[in-house]
Amino acid sequence: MTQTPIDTPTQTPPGAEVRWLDAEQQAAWRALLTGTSVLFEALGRDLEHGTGLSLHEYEVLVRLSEAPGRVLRMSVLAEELVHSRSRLTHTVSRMERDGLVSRCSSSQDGRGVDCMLTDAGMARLEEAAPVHVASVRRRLIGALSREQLLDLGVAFNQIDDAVRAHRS
Amino acid sequence: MTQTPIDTPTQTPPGAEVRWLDAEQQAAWRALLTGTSVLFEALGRDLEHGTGLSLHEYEVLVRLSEAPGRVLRMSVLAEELVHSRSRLTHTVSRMERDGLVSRCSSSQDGRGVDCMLTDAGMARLEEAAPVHVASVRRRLIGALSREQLLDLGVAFNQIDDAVRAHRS
DNA sequence: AACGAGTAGTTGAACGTTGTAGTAATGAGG
DNA sequence: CCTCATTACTACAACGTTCAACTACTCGTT
Repeated sequence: MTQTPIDTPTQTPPGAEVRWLDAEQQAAWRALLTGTSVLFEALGRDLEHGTGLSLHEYEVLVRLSEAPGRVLRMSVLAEELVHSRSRLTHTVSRMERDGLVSRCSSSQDGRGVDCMLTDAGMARLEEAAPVHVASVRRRLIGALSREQLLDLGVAFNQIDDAVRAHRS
Repeated sequence: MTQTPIDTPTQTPPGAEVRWLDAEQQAAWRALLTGTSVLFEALGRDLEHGTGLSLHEYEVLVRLSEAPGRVLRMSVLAEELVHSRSRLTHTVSRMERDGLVSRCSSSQDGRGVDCMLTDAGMARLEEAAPVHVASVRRRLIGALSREQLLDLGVAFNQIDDAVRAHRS
């Protein structure tokens, strides 16, 4: 059923022949690709249906709730969430319109903007958290042994480090 | 720095107290969340810059190239890629406009539509594959031991199964 | 053979994201 | 103290995705 799609690799820059993935590597990579899609789709749907928040909005609330004074610079927030600045601006604008966060220009650095969690935002987070935690337990944690979960954490930290190192 | 954001969980439906995640589970889940964002962002950018294809478009090409006759029903393709039907329709419409695939209504079932990889699409895939494989090697495979990678594949297959089982 | 229920795919509008510019504030060098 | 480079964020437009109809076909009943 699965025939090799490509057996004559085209040339890459100078003389660098590409080593293809073997069957096991292929399968693992494919499982990661599909598994993450299925997982995040399910988590997003659970949260959306249960609380009206998207995963991204929820993450914004979480990060702010953990910050001292419940305040973070927009750029720091963008960095933590791995979002573009532009994307974060839009997301935060919507959340500000809904009263979950508020913005004011930073006192330290006139260029910066501070984003603060409002009481309403905190209340919304407290309401959403049990729904989300239950969802994560059911979809992710329940599917793995404790060791598998922790190994998975280690692996993704390594991946994260590798990717960031490769473009500094 | 990281204070507990929520210590008084609100009530969930009937008497079901939520068990919170312990610190290790939290850390693992957070690593997964951030790691996948960083990884897919990097893979997407590598591919986009190197070939002008998005990861999604690339996956469409791959699945078609592996199918017998390089043809798949739209619904099968949507299922494999974990995309909504509507999303796939839009994506395929753009790809058809660019000459990478073609569509014709299925001879078996008048409701169905077959999507076929064109020669141009196959050529485009052969051109993109080495770029993508190199990227996956660099970002993902190079960051892990072989065993870690295979374990990761196993874990995501379990997650996939669990999620799908929970909504059949 | 005609109905209704169900399935397959498309459409269009609303929404969210990305990329490209643009504005504003800081800070180093002349 | 003025410029130029840098950093921080926002605005706008192009693009992609989602959601809710809508069309078209199939299949099991009656």
